[in-house]
Amino acid sequence: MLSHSWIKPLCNRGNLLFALSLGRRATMFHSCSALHFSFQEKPSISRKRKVAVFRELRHVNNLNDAVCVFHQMVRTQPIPSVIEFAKLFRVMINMKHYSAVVSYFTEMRKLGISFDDYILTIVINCFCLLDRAEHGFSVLGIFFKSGVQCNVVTFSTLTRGLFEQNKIQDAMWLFQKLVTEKICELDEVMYGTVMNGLCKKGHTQTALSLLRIMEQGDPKPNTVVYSIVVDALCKDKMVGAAFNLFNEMKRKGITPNVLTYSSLVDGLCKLDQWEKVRLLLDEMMFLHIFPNVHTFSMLVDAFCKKGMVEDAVQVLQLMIQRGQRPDAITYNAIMEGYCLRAEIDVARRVFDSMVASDIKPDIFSYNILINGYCKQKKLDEAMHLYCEISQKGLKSDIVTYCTILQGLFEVGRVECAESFFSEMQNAGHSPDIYTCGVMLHGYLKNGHVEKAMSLFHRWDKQKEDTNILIYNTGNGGFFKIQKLDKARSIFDKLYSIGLHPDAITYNVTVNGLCIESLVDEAKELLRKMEDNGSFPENATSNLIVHGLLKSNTANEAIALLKEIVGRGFPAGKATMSLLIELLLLIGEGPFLVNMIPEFHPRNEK
DNA sequence: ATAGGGTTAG
Repeated sequence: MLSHSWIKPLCNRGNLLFALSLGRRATMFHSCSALHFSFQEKPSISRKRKVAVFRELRHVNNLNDAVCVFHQMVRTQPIPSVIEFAKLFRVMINMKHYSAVVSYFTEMRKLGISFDDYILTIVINCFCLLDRAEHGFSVLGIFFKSGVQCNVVTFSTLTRGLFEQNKIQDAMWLFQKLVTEKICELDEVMYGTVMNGLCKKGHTQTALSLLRIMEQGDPKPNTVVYSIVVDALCKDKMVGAAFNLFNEMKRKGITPNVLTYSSLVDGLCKLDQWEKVRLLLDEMMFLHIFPNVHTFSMLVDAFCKKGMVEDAVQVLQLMIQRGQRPDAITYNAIMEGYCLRAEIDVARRVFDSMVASDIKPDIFSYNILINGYCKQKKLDEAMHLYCEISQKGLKSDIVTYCTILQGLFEVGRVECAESFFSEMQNAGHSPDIYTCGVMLHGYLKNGHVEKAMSLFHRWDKQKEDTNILIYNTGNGGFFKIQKLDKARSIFDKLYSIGLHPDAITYNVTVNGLCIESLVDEAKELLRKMEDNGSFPENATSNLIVHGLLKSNTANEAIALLKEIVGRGFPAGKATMSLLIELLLLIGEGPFLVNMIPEFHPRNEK
């Protein structure tokens, strides 16, 4: 029996419990009666008919066509098999008409058309794709009531939906139920779904524990399962651990594939370990596992982000030589690379060359270019591109709006930004954490402190979607209007809402306090920081030193600097030159000599 | 069931 003590037990899971209690009854039912499989009776259809329906499906291009086919099917006698309905639903899912699938399934049931586990799973998948995994449980109810046996795919679908809606505990609870109550045989896909969900929601270690559990039991982890964890470790920047697991799977004879290698390549690139990247690429090619468009795009992106666009272009040429066709994502990376170097015109030419080589720019392409123009304060160009989006049949997304909003605030066009903010909401995008951050900062930067603060309070009331950045910005605002108590209370509140102050929090607060000449309180904060295990950055120390200098306590400033440097904290150039200046000023030459080893480059940040 | 891209703070 597997041990799952790491899964937190749940309480108050109303509909889950309901469905699962039905589940127990249904399982018993199955074991004693096969009669309930009468639903499975397949109407006999001539080969000719089958072909006719299938052919029409190939020409279904919109919802209307699909609806016509559905009505045609239900009017046909004998009624086509459930497999034909499932095919139609698949087509509808590909067109993203998820709710239509749900309504037509309801229609089918009303008409008394039989259904099977396969089509019920399709319906569950539609609920999940609609972000309504909880409705998936009512479909489970249909299974149990009708006596159709669920299968493991049903449950992996449901589990995936729960993870995607961030209902991690529910997903784990369901998984645990499946394991302990043996509702169905779990396969690698089910384990893979759970592990992927855990990894994507930041629980890599839990996924790793599950991998270890799998190794003890059955089924054994396969390439996919290992690759999921390898990828997550890479994303967590634990590339060493990822390589250990990678070597372990190789030792056990589980062959890594191009995905496993690509994850590792990406992890190494992001940590600048280029020599290891080269070795790994050699290794995979030696094993005839060839880099594909994903692998190459990762390399292109990594070079671009480091400002090495020329190298990225070489990779691009290499991939074309090797017969891997770059796609929009590859070109977008190159465009971003040029934008980061403020070469927006070159980026624009890449965009045009993309169109010329028949690769359709997507919304990312537009967002990257728009951001490039905004950063150059070329708002007219940015707006022009924004208008082009809908002309090209694409849809602006929240990132598009957020980017332009920031651009407008940056050039001081506050009213434009406000009306654009409304435009965004009219287009059906509710502000997210990014837009909130941009609006807050934009208002503050342009002196609309009251507006910023009211926005902050409104956001602060809903606590689901928040982060430290919002509080840092809000904090800066409170200092700006000298609401020190508010600022202090924010600082104390952070932990209670599960946020941790970061370097910027301390800087904003220290800076605010020093401006108010509350240098002692700032120093106190520095101690608090240490207690919390965070080290002050150069900027933080500099702020306090400046604060002390402002309050004419040069000696105290020096004492503090001595302490900072003496304890091995990295003191940056600015701090050090300040210190040297001061020491010379008050004739502390000998101390300066002692300081020299500390002024070693290793202490630079 | 697994891999690549864009937006926020000092």
